[in-house]
Amino acid sequence: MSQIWKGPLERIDAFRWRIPRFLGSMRVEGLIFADETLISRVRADQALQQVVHVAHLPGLAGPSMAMPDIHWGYGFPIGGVAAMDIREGVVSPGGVGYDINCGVRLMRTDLDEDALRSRLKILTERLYANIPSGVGSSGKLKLDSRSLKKVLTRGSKWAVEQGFGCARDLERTEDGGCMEGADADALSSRALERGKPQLGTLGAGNHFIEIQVVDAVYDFEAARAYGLRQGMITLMIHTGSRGLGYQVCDDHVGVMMKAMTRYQIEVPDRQLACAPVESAEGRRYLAAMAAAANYAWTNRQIILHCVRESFEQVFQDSAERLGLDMIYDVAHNIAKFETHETGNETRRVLVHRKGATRAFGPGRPEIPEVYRSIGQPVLIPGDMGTASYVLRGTSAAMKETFGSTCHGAGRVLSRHAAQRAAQGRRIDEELARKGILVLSRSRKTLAEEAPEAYKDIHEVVEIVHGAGISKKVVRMKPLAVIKG
DNA sequence: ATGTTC
Repeated sequence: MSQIWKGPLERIDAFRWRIPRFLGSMRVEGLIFADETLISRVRADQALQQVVHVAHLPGLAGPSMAMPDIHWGYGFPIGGVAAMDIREGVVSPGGVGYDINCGVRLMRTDLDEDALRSRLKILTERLYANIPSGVGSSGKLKLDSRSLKKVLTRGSKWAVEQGFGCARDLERTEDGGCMEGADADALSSRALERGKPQLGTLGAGNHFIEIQVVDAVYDFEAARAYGLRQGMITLMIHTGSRGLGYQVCDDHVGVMMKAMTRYQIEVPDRQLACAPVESAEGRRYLAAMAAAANYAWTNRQIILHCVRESFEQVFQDSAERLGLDMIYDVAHNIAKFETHETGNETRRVLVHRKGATRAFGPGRPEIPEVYRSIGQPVLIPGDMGTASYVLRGTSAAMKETFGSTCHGAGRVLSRHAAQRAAQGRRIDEELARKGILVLSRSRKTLAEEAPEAYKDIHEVVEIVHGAGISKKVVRMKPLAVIKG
């Protein structure tokens, strides 16, 4: 199955590699962010072939890019960035992924490790009890069609109107937790039905809630601006749009596979199914994608509300007094219309980020005002046994990657290979010996998510930091993890 | 990632 990349791959510098247009059918070149150590891992994956596939799409406004956490995905690689010209380019559901607006939310607290230690176990158990997780999990909310449509068009604003959070949470969410252009009518009845019972649920796979402590500060000015300091307890939520987003992707991949013939688009892999950005099919997918994105932001907002309730129950104090405040929330599976400078012209492009995080540099109006002079907070979760990072967006990223960086550690073992490697082992006990408490609904999920299934997050972050497409601010180490 | 193969 696994194919080692045998095509051309040229080293540009310590952190950059180029796949030139060695095939006449490639419209642009490939640009991969990696160092000597990481590129050998990347070569052993089909992901570089996928970078070349993406380079065949019409209307690319820049190279087919891959971040250091790149690995094989559906059609497009995970860790891939593709910016499309709006008039000549295409939109592809595979360039966003099945979990539309999978993303990460980071919270701060006023607690330090000492204040938490004696209650860590009971707090983790409380979070586990209060927040449904696992495959097919359903939540306490069972939305009717009317409420669901409001969620899809208003996103996190709906959650705040319902009392699940405050205006400050919205300010600190990418796009304010509400993407424009969402249309609930662009969703199939099946997608809508799958969405009704799942709001406020974590899901499975790599989704998690993690209690962490800041164990390193690299940029004191940025850390202060973000409200982070050494020794602070933080909490991270990683989840997406659940069955609704999956269904939206599946439905529209089907539609576009048929439409491609009509638009005379030829692609080297059927999984790159796409349609012109301004076509009926393209617009309809983007309207459905925005709705699913809004569902995902609402999902993370509701989970945050449940987190606050859990802290209140355990500490017998208000979430406000415990300092449970949003740092930021990022989407890392999404396509967005953005304005970028390419060469010496200003262009409107549709940036596909699939397992890639927006990393806008200082001054961009999309960044919350409190962070604008520093750059956007970039949230990078690692595997559950190692660490996570906060970085900041840079102007270098604006010039080179359409304001994008990596999204996590990235797999080195397939889910199946990870399960094989974990045969007969207790991953939770192995993590407990490292001082990390893990609660999970499923032994299988734990095996798939074992630390060895992922690249070293430190290495991945050093590459994006070294390349300058985002800069390290703080590092957090895990204390307790809830998995699906 | 996913009512993990309508």
